[in-house]
Amino acid sequence: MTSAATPRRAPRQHRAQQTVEAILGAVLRILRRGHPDSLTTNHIAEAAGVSIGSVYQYFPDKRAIFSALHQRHIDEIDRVIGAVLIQHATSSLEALVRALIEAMIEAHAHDPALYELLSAEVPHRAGGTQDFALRLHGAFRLAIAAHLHELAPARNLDLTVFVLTHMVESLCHGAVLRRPPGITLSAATEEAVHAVLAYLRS
Amino acid sequence: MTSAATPRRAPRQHRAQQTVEAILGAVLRILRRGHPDSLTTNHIAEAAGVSIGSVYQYFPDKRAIFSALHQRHIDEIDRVIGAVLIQHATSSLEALVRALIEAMIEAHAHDPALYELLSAEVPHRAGGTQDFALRLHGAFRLAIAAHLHELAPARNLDLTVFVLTHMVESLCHGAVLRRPPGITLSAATEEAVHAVLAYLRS
Amino acid sequence: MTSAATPRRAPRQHRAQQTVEAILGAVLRILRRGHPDSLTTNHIAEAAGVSIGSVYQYFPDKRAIFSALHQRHIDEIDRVIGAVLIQHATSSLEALVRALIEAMIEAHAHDPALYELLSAEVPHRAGGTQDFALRLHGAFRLAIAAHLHELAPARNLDLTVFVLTHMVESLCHGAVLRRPPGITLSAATEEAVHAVLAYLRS
Amino acid sequence: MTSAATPRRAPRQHRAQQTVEAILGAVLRILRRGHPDSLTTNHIAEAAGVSIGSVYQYFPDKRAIFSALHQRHIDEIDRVIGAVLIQHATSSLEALVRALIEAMIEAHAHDPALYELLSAEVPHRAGGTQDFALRLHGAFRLAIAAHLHELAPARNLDLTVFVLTHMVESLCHGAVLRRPPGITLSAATEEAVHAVLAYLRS
DNA sequence: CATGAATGAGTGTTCATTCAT
DNA sequence: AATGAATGAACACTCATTCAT
Repeated sequence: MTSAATPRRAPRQHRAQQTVEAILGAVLRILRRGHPDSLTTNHIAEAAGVSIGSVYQYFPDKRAIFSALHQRHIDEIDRVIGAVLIQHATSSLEALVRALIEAMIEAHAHDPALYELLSAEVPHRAGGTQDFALRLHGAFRLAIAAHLHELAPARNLDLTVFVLTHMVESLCHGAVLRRPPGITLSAATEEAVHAVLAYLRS
Repeated sequence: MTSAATPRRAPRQHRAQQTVEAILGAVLRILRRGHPDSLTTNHIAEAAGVSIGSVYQYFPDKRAIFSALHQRHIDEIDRVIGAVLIQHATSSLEALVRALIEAMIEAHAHDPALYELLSAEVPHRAGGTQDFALRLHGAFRLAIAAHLHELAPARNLDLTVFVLTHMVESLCHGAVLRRPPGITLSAATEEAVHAVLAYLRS
Repeated sequence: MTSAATPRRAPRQHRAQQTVEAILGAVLRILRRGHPDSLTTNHIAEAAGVSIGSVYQYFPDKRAIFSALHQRHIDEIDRVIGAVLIQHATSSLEALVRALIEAMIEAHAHDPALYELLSAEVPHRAGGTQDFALRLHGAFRLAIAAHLHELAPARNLDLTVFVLTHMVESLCHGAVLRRPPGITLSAATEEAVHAVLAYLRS
Repeated sequence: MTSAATPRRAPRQHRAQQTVEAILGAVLRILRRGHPDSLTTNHIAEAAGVSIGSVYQYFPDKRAIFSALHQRHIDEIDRVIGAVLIQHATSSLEALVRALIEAMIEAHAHDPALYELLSAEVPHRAGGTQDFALRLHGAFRLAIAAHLHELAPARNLDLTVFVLTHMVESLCHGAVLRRPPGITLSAATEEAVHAVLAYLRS
């Protein structure tokens, strides 16, 4: 079922790993150039300097390529959030929230349009990759658990994480991709921190 | 200019208007059935009980069909928000925010998946339809202007509207489309209202 | 069989005649503008300021429109040649040949590209219109019959007319349409006269 | 520049060359059968025993197929004329002219209707293939240069070649394609030679 | 393992033609 | 007679995928 998301053959040798990298790199390059219409398997292979046959050696079908990229993105976010949680284990709630949001924004600043295009190309039907917001759920739950005493009592934790997740994701994406002229990135960041804290403390 | 989004030929007669309706209705029906792969022009025509030629009599190409639906969606949101603003001209900030969020959620509950699929099908390149979030900007600016005295002073209005817009859009979409099991729609709604008010009053 | 070439309904009334004129005129206008790809029946109707239904009132199908134009062209050539023959009934062979060639060239100079495009659009399959060269046959036969005494004796008349026809047609078309830079129209005309006379007198 | 006329991808391997041959051969076969309406890309592929995808592997679009055939035709004529010129370097003018015309006629006798249909299908807009008559220009200029002393003095060479080109092309085509009943091919050939010589010697 | 020629189902779109109004 | 909305067979072309080499 989830075979569509896993490589047909584990790239054990170094050359094989290089090929997979070349393919994923080619997709990123094409997306960055803003030519999403040339995201055909044959063009990806060409841009990767690899034959179309080799692409199918490592990916069972086209979607698997995007799934792999999607998974990488999620893994990176996971890693980033994990690092922040560890680093701010004893910080104040405010410092933690600020660090989280800044980390998220930085993670998306690399390839601004990548995630948007990926989520269009990797529909929710894709079994292998979970929805991004859901993925954040666990991490955020952990994050606020350590600061429960700073939150209003009698909160529904699931509900809080639900709202939190959506706020962070939306505000970080918005800050990077849809920031109106006249608003600096740091101002947007600060306001996002402000909004999240206001909610948590309310 | 926006030719891709405007009908090739204005439907003047009643029969023509019926045909356009049938086509747009067919797209909605197919999306609701969850068969986005059968969104081919020929299948749309068939589902509309109309010949493929008639589709191209009113839409210059496939994307124009989705653009028209997108525009309708935006227009409806505009209308809904406008109605709320008028109806709550003298209400409290809380009543206004609650009404806005409830209206937005209800507007999206009709065709839950429609808007998500539309935004995938109608890329940002489409000149005719503006970004949804941007569209909300003006309405929200108006909405909070009437309650400035309830807000913390010395606020940057643009920044506030930026955050507000993303919060409302994200939370409403999330409440309708990504609500985890165990959270009711009304609970999510209430929490969204809560979060927005907490931010505005902070 | 030849129904394709004859109007479905004889245009008896004045308005009908006007409609037919408008249609044929529209085709010429489109061809002159060099947009042969927009020679669709619907576009022709639009350019003629007439509904597509009216086009089919007077022409059984698309080809019939071009056939009518072709026929007009042939009729004009016939008329022109006839006039020359009468006018030069007693002239010298040289004067006759020069007049013929000049008349042919002038007849084609009106709409240089028209005839070429017509012969592409009205394939030889079209039953209603005879091949152009064949049509000249009779006229030319008549023309040289009056000057047989100036020709070398024992000529095969059919053979002579065959060569003559092709020479005149080809040289006149070439003079108008394919004349290389550096050759004036009058020089080409004169040389064509020269070549034809050389052949006839040989 | 001439991309429309050049294969999308150079056929390097033997199998590829075979495919190209099969496609061009299929077009000839369909034309010979007199079914120009079945000259659809899909039918060509089928007649070539090749998939439609393979057609587009070697030709960027439909016109390119005809352009390739046109170019082949032109190349063959070039080759034939070149051979005649070499073979008759020291012959008399009459022998040269006769050889040229016979060669041209024989070259067109292979596929009588081919060239006519090609020139209809390959419009003059096609950048890759030059006008046929123009192509003959150089060859003919060379041909008569060697016999200038047999020609009347003070001739304009360009003018002569212009007339010559049109005479030869028109008479050869006419002899093959439009010869009236009652005139044999050899008679038409002889008369063409006669006419050309009469012109050149005049 | 890698290659890339070959596949062919399926797509968006056109346009000559019809016919209810 | 005139209209123009509707028709739908047919077309050129794409691209994910396979497999012989």
